[in-house]
Amino acid sequence: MATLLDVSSKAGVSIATVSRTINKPSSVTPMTRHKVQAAIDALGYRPSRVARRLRVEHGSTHILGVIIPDIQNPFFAELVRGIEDVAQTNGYTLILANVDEDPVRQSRCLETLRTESVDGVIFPPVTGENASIRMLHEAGIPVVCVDRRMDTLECDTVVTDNIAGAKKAVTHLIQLGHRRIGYIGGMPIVSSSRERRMGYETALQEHGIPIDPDLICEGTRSKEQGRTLTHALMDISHPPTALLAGNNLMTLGVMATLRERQITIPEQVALVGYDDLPWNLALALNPPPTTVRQPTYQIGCRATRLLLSRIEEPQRPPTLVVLQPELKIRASCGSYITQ
Amino acid sequence: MATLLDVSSKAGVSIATVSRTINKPSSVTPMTRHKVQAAIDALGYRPSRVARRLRVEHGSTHILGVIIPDIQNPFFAELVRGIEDVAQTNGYTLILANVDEDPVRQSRCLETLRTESVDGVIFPPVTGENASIRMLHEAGIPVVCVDRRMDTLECDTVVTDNIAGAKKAVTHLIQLGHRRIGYIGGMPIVSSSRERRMGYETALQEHGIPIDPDLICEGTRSKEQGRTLTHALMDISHPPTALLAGNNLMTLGVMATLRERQITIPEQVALVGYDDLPWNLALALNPPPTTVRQPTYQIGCRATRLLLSRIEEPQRPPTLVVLQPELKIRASCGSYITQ
DNA sequence: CTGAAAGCGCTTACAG
DNA sequence: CTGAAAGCGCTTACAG
Repeated sequence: MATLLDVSSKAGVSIATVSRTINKPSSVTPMTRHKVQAAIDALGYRPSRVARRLRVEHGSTHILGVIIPDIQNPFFAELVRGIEDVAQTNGYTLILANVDEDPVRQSRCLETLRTESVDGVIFPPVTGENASIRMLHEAGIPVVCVDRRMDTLECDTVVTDNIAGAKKAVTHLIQLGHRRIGYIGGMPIVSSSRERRMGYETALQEHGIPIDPDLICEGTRSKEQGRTLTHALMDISHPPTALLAGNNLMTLGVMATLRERQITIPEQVALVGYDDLPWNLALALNPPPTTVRQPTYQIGCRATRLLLSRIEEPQRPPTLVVLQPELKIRASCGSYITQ
Repeated sequence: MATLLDVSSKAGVSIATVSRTINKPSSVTPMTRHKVQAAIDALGYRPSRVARRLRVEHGSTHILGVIIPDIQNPFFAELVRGIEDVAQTNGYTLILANVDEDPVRQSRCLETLRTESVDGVIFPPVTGENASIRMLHEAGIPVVCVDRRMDTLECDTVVTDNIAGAKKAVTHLIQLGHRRIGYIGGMPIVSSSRERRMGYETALQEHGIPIDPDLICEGTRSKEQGRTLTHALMDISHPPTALLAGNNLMTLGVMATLRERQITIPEQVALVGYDDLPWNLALALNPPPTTVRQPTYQIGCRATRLLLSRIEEPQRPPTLVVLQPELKIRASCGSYITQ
């Protein structure tokens, strides 16, 4: 690899001049600029980002860190795509790590990001309190929370309105005549799950339907849990006629279980799933499920722009961005009857 | 952020001793070790990876670069998961970039990886020749090709046996009695597409079925192309009774188009799709498609291990790993008749 | 076993 | 406009 010294000796100038030619061409004679540029081209020289970033105390690394549970979850894949597109456009590079909701792995990865001196970190927080996050904060590395909020640390956050999303879903079911609506969702320690349940309950209350604890099931977000909880819910003495599944994985578990039990959707049980599937894949499912679609790609974009703006202006007060989800009505609830 | 100097002054030793305590504890008195460790703990000190990597000519950055077309494609998501899992286990961090098959973006990203001095790069090559790749090679940065091969540069490569995969699919269709089998695949500039077409043709030949150019359609890998080519194929005077779709996106396009045209699967047209869907999502489709499943996660794992071993031993001759795909028989071809 | 010093490849005041 | 020099935070021969 050619180095600054190689270029400078080839061009017959000092390394400082080469550096200036690259970083502030206007500060250099056209003549010099030309000589240096020729040497750079001849050698295929590119400044080492590694060396460059060591230089200044607050030298930018132009690297952003992203920590997610699992890139194989289409929700996070879409999120990451949004993040990376904005990052790449702005000359930033992405470090990605999967941590499977494991606090130990998460801490380890956040620690790595700190020692990498990344310019910022984007991630969906698991718990309310987190030592590693605090550490990043103290190291002056800005953090943007996506999808979920922290309840302690004040930082930029981009979420969708989960309460509104779940409310829309449940209201839709109520308007179709359902009164016994089950909720199968993720753990309440995650803010998004907590809020979706809240939206579920609010919708019921607003329509004067009592909340029946028997109809509320929560578990770790997985297809398997979706199955288990569906079985549990359909086995009670007075089972629900409609279900809200709290996320994409659980929705698939619910659908698979209902199919196994030969319970037809929407005739015997109506279903709304939280989170849409990519590629319009929902349209190919049997039946195409009505879902609450989050603007996931946009969450990624907004979060990244927020992060970049904070890198520019570290003292700006924390911003909360709340995007609106959309109810995609398909075939899993039967036909839609307007109120 | 605490620095080596902070620790050394707090512990009352030189920075060299602190460095040794961290990197080679046995070279230091237990007494010293203890003092230094106490200072490290008190300050929450972690060595800067940025500074560390600048030190040695061939200093490891412990970063791997991964460049893919699109993380939203479940195939690449699974691949990346395999890569990241092995990387993380071995203390490596991942830089990820999406380039959408765009040679310009790809070159730009590879260039960035070079200036980041990553320890190695994993990616599915698009074209046969690539200047940026050569550059990485010359910069001593090892490259592992996944999913597709380069025809010029000799480097470690992990692929699946695409010829065998397509052969299995087409043989399956032939055994079910089909003679007019259409092929809808990706561009032949991509080695995997080329090989799948080759497998398709080989299977026909081995069964004495003439190859009909009218039944072969190729286009850029997308759902939209899948649609267009399906229409084209079903509009010819003597349309196929079975189809092989060359990848997951095109398979979805084919299914959607057949559904639109009210052509039933498998009764009117049998279908095998290349690439499986994650989460057993295929089982939820209508109908569940028979697919050629690649061990995608394993491709990622093997590629990463290959890369790590090459970092250890740069002179080792290039290795080609060929994994075997598997035909997952589901409902889109009708019942399976053994020969 | 420990410390002083050089050096990794850059950038940026500071002189001239 | 240009160059000499300091310094970013480490690691590692080289002495002692």
